[in-house]
Amino acid sequence: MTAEALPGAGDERVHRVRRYDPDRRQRLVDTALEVIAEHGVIGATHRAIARAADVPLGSTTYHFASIDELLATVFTVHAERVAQALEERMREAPDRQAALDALARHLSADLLGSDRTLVLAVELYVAAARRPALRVVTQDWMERSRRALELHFDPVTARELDALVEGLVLHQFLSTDPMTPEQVRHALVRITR
Amino acid sequence: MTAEALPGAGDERVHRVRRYDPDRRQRLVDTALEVIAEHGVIGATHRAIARAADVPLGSTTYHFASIDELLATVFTVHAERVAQALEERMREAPDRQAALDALARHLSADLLGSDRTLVLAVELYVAAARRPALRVVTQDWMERSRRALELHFDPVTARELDALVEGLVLHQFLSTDPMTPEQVRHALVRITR
DNA sequence: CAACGATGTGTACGCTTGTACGCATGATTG
DNA sequence: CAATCATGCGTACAAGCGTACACATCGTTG
Repeated sequence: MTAEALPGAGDERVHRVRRYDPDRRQRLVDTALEVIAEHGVIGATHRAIARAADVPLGSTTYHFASIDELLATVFTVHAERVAQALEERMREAPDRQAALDALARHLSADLLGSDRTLVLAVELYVAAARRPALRVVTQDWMERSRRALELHFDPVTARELDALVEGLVLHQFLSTDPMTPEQVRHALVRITR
Repeated sequence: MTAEALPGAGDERVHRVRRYDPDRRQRLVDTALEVIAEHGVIGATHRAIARAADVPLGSTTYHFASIDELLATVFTVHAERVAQALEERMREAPDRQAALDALARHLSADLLGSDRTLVLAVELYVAAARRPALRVVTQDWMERSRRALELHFDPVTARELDALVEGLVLHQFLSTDPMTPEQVRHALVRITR
């Protein structure tokens, strides 16, 4: 067959118009986080992300050499955001009591509030199990969280508190019958006293 | 070409000898758990499991109609085993104090002791996020755990304890610097008092 | 002891995936 | 203003996947 297209033929454009899109990379990161939240790391394929961000396949593979690099990048961004939120809350708290309140708020608002954040955290946990690059991300995140808590609590308490927070997140994630903010606060108070 | 094999030709056997293997299904379940522990749910393909169990591909697809059915089956078995271990420990504990010790042992031995169990738990968590069949498994598991703890603790404490255990498991899973059994016990005591 | 059905086995098919690659384009830079 | 190269874009390819299916075998059952 004569595959060559006739110049004047009325067939649809084969090449889309080239777009000027200076921060496409950043947009891809955010889109990837959306895709992971909705379909899991397993659903985060180059094609799915490209489709969601409305860019051609070649664009995702251009900006991220491999899927592993993509995951490392986007999870780093996510962890960074959550860690920063906690650090701010801890820095702003004048005393131990206020810190506890702020932590409870951090849990309810930043973590448990949106299913999105919740899912992303757990997806990161399991993805990190087998990808060294992601282990680094989770460890840095844990390190920063603990450090932030140590602004108001001794190291042992901070560590236990951090573990409890992790558990509450996971519990909320799995439970049909989520704990109320008061119940969450009650648990936090208990382990700090 | 004449694809028909000559009867007397010396070519190697196309069909392996048929094996009598009455509890192959059970063996497949255990093998699947091994594969998941090592390569994750993502690596738990029909082919990988068949290879690991040394059975042909057709055998896994015969015993498990789909991958989803397989996951539901094997995770149910796993959760059953861990839940039973906890229930036994709680039943055998004469009082609250002993129950705490038993819980600490459960954590150190059954959960944190083997990376295998640890990984399987987290894999289940994230897999359950998107598969209704697995949600049921995790919820039953949580339900049983809480029920077992309530043999010795009031419902509120049981719930908080359960969350803390979950968090300690996850923390251990991610941490390069795991908590000692004493530290674990310290955290447990703290939240129950 | 005969037939039947559960189980064992090999293979084919269509699909999606990651990745590589060639070419187009236009903002930047000298 | 010309050259360059980062970025945009489409496509091809091999590999691995789930699933379906036809046929072989033999313990079980009537």
